[in-house]
Amino acid sequence: MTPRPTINDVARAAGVSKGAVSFALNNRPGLATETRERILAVARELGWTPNSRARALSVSRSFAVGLVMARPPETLRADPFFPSFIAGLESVLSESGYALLLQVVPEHDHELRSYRRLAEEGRVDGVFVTDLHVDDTRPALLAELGLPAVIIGPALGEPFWPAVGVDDGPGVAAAVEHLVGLGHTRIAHVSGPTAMVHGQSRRDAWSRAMREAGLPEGPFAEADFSAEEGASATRRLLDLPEPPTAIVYANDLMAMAGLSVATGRGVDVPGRLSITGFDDTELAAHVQPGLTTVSTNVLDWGRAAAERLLALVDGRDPAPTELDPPRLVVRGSTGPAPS
Amino acid sequence: MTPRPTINDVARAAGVSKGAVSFALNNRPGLATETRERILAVARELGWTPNSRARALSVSRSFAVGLVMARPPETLRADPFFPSFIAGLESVLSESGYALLLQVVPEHDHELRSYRRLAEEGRVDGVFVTDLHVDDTRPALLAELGLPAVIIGPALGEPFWPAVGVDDGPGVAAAVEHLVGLGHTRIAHVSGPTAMVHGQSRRDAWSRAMREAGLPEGPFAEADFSAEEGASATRRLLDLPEPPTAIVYANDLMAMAGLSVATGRGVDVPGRLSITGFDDTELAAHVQPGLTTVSTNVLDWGRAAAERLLALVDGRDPAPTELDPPRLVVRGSTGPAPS
DNA sequence: TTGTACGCGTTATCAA
DNA sequence: TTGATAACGCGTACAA
Repeated sequence: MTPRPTINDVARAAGVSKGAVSFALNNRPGLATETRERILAVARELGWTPNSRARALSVSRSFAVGLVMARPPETLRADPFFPSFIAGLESVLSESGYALLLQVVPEHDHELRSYRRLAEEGRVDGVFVTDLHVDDTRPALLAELGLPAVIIGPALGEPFWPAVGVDDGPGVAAAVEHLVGLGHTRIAHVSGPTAMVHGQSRRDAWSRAMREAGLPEGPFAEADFSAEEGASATRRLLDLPEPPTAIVYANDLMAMAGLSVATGRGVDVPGRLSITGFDDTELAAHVQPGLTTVSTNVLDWGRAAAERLLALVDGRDPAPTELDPPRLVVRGSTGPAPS
Repeated sequence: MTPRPTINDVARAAGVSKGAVSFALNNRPGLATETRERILAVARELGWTPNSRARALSVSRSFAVGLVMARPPETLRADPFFPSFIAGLESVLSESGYALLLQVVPEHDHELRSYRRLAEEGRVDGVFVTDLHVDDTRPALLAELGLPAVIIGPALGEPFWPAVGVDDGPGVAAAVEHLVGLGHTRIAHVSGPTAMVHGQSRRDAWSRAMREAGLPEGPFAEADFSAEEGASATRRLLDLPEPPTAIVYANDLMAMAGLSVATGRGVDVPGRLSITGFDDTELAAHVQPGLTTVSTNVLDWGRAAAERLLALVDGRDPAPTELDPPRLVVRGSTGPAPS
């Protein structure tokens, strides 16, 4: 609990000025090598570390970036995305001496206020924007606030706004093609909220893939990524006069709930119904039968997003980011169409 | 993108001194009501907001608290705890103008460095400590650093170190009692790592509950909370010459993986094997059969932890926190012992 | 290399 | 009682 030494203490102990110490610590030219080394030695000896508060004030930067998650806690709970994504962000941020500031707010309205406050108080140098809605007002707000931002997810609309994300499309398409290859023709889709970009984009990819396979679109049910709605959507689909022989779900959670609904009704999977998910959550490999799903490298995604934002904040050109395309992982939940 | 007005701008516009403005904004006595109101009106008109960097430097506080999660990304991914917990923390922190600073590190060693750095750079005013190990060195380090800290989880050993957590014991005990009531006598346990406090405490609770029911302890398998190890532990238990008729798992993820292993082998649940989990994850209600599990109010837990830490940071007496005890949720995965 | 102003809000001191 | 003045926190940047 001894007070940490300041740059002034180092200067006094080394018999030089504050300015000289600052130069030495930041490796800037204009100091005799000998002086520089003496200063560094003294600093080390005293155990000096920079005070981020003072630094932040003097350079008008906070060395922190923000992530606001606007979801009700219930849907946040089961989401496999954020923990991995945050781990990816962190791996880059901590290397660069940046901190990640997290906010969780229950709804969109709060989210706008959160961003505004983060910006006005100067708490962060930039932010990540997730769960983009179609017609989302955040990009406009952030532009107005002049806060650097990176959108997480497939960019819709504004092409010049920096977005980092893997395109869901090929993943969903691969699932559909896999099912078509197994002889399925009535392939349904259970989507996330189509008011959200990644809900809509997966739905679009399903439509397109069906069209390209020369098939009619097949039954569709909108849900909200939750197990609850995944289950009820599945019930609706199975109750149809002519039920689908395969269902492509927009995430694993809904797919696993759907799998249980089918099993519970005595509908054999994959004998009478094939099922695919999206995310490749840990449990997907361990349900019975194993869930065929789409795997994305969320950790890399986080890394790329962090690099992009730091580049933006520093006014650097970002290194071009190459993200692995989504990959279909085939397991036991898909099989030949029933004849 | 106009530069935000400073307190000096407000002072100039109101025709008073910087100090007077500060007094007005912080509602401190020593100003004529009329002057105060004039200053506040001007501040509002200019759209002044405090600059958190300057504030932090001048009061030697960062108005941020830290949470370091030391887990490999894979196990973080499926954890239902953190998202809810963080939502709970945030609900309190944001009210008080505190920010949550998040770090994710791959292992314990990094974690110590993280805490040291957060403290030395003055980035945070306090921290939460999670995933406590038995013989954890972090409490000592944090005490040495003089950084206020709240331990998340049942307090082991040091009784005076502030810890906030629901006691797992009664939840696990309730599960065992429920099974005993159904006539089970060979009740196994699949634990988390017993090197971790919440792995050990759930295991202890199981032992104790068996003893109190007058039963021998039953087979035990240590795992790591992951689906993978939950599945393999289950296989080991089912392969025993005299397999258990019920298994109490330390979390839902392992329980659901175990459920699938049993189903896959044609072992009827709950006909021949009863299964219980811990966490009441969203999917637990939607697997087939529904998982009997223990529910804890993680959101409240987060709230309580945040209140405790803020009290500690401010030197206030914390409001006594009353957390809901864990609650057993009975679903279809438990039934009468086979005769 | 040194000295010093600067960033911006807080707080102690002191004069009216 | 009211309010001005100045010192403070600490690292950075620029003129001398």
